Amino acid sequence: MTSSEHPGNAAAPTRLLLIDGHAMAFRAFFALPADGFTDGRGQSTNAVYGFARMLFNVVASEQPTHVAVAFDMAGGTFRDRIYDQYKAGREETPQQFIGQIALIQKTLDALGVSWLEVPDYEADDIIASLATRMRSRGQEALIVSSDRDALQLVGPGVTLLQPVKGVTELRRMDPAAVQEKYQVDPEHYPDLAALVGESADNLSGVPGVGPKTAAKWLGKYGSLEGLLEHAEEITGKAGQSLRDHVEDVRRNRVMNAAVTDLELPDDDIVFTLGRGDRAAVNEVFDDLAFGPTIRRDLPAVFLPEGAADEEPGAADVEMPELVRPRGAEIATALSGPFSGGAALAIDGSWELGLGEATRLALATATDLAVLDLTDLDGDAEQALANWLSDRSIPKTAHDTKYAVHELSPRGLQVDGWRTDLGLAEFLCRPDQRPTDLAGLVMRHLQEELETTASGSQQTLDLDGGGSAAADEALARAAHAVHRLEPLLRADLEEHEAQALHDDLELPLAQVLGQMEAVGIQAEDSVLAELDAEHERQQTQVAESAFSHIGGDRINLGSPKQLQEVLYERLEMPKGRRTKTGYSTNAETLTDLFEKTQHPFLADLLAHRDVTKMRQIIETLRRFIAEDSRIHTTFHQNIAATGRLSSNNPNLQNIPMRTEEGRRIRGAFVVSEGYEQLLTADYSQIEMRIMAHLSGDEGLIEAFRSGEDLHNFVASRVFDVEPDQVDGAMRSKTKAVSYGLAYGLSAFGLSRQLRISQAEATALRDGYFERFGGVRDFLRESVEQARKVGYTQTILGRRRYLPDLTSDNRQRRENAERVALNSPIQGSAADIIKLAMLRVDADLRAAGVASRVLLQVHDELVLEVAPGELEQVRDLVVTGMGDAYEISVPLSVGVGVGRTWLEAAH
DNA sequence: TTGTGTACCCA
DNA sequence: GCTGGGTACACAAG
Repeated sequence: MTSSEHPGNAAAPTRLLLIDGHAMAFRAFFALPADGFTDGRGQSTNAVYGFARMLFNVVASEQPTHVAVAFDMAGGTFRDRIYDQYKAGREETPQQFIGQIALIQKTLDALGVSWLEVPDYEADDIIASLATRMRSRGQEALIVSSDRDALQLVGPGVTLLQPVKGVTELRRMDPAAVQEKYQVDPEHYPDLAALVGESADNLSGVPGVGPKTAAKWLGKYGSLEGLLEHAEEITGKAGQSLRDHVEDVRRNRVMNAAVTDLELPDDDIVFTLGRGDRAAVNEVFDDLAFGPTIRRDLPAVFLPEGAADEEPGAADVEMPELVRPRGAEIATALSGPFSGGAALAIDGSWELGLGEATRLALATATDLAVLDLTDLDGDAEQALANWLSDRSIPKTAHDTKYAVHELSPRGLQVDGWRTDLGLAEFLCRPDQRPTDLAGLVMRHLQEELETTASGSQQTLDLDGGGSAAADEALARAAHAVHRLEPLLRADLEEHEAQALHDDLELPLAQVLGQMEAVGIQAEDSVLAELDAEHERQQTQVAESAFSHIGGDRINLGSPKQLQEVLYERLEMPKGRRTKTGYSTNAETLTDLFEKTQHPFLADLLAHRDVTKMRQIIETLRRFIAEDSRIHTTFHQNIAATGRLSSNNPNLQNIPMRTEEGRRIRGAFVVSEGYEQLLTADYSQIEMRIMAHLSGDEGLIEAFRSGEDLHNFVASRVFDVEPDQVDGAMRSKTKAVSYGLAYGLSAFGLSRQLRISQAEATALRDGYFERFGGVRDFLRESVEQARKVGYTQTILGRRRYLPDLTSDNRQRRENAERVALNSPIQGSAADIIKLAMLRVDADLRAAGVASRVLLQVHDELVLEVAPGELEQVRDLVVTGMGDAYEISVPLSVGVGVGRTWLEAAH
């Protein structure tokens, strides 16, 4: 079979895109500001614009051959006659929305897209009828609708694209996805909806019954009918509630059943794409005052064949024929077409767990194959293992760490990675949110969208059903990766980031993958014990708090209720303002306590602390896996400075500052077969980088002298002997030192130190007087960044800051602070990344069993095997200390212990 | 349900 | 209102 589908080609399989016009227009209206989009004559056009964007995106990425848009008609439907309260209670149509439906229809006319409305019926019924027709013919339908009633239509060949955010981000709902999300098959979704109710339609369900209960019942009795027949058997409150509301449920089920037999025009003639008229489109867009971007993004398929050629860059790229080799064919394919390298895409998703991917797609310029990982015979498996581990065969993926996670548990090791598209994109545009494959395609293959990956979320969230459609989507993803690779390589070159990609980030991704897979052992019993302690405290302190405000049991976690108590009932002086009222944060509460001595405040603060601790403990416990370990995920493409981030759970923010919080670290323990946890951290790495980059002699001397940094700096700033420096002097200069790297302001400093702004200014000026090199460096580096448009780290990692030349003072000053901080924070990130590569390589070379578990920005946590402590300690200290040479020594501290707490130093 | 704001944990 | 992150909760939207 072939997967190169040419829209407009009569021989191509038919794929009908069905759009709920009203629902999507309404969503677009709320997604975009009505005041920001007008035609210049007072008519808002935001819904039209958003709708057009959505349409273009979907057509580009889903490649339908036919399109139809369904609208609701004014004047009500048959449903209103069944239930007079149907859709009652909806707010009036916003003034600025009025008229935009007509404009959308005008736009559709120019695009040659058919739109339909049927008196007495809803758009949903039109869509249901057309989708049913397609399904009965064995053809495909794609539905774009925010109405959940459309879920019942999902089935073989019928997929629902639900808007997740705005109108451009769509979630792909196929039968498996519906089942997973709602725990019922699509066919029975209306049963579930009838039980739960639908507030948007003013259909109330069974009180006390949510989707979970409803799904449980339906699972047990098969269907709503089955359930109602056995309604008497259901025990408990929910059962009684069901019996009390049977009539509502029956009514809901009648109302939410889609009509599937409307008489509608035949698609082949009426819904074909390619009947648009560019001149007409331009005229309509002129009228709407749309800019050039959206015109450029108009997919060529809307226009008659040939018309596209007049547009620049409208290349027509054919996808190679898709094959699904099995058994011996796999060995042949891998030693043949793919022996020179390939792009790779893999199914699966984060929720599924690692190693549960079932298919692997490979693409070259001329070949495309999907392999079933669950159906490999011995020879095929060996051939695949050899191919993947052959480092002379270059491989590309959108997310190599993820691919490794899926393949490695199946015993498939990968070597020979050449490009990681996600990392490459990040190095070129670090301030962009991480781009999924579809996003990359949109950015890089604008005019060649025939080859997009469809519906991929961040981790290629393709359905794992093994259907032909899933294979095709996966194949398209691999093909897109292949097409994108040279574009991203060119991008890397343009941003001078090849070395960062090839020698730093890409190798690091493999190290991080291992760290994630290993995880760190966490002792649930320790956490449970801590939690129980905190629970007692929490209750006690809450009771005490309530007693001080007259016994009113307010929600202590609600800022709104706290404001009412503190500022209205108790009439305490109002402090800092927030967007929504007056602040109740710890700083404000502490101030208030000093002023009023009100015991409620002390209890409240204590309650906050203990509640926070319980939250952290509870989150960690939730993430302990079957192997008693916590496997965080490290991200390389989130923090714009180049730092890593960690989530699910975040192990980079485990409490440290207070004794009580630190106890949580006692739950992270060394695992069996290992002897100790070892922590190694850089001391004051950011200030050392500051010394290096600024070349300030005083600061360099401070580090070379080996004296305590803040003591040394304070003695200079306050002009006293080092042994005369008191605690206040030290903490003040320490705050300035740290503030420097953050883009110090007198205001920020004054708040941090709780001193006047005048005093803060004097302090900063005094500091700069003694460390003029630092002042000059900071000033010059901002100017340099303004000139070239970006900042740079010691390894040449760039961060583009267009706001440095903004007319908006707020934006500009913010960009200036970022410009001060990024080279410093980013260089520190570069250095520890180098250290991680080196430590990992050295551990391997030494043939030891010890391993790196975590990175916390300036710290590494390792697990040390018996008898390896001395060797590993030396190796780590050297690896970190010599990771990169700067003009002052990089000092590394080490601690060892059975737990993370004991390993602190 | 979903996004937003607030608060607070880390380096 | 001094940098970079992540998570949880309350609350208000749709």
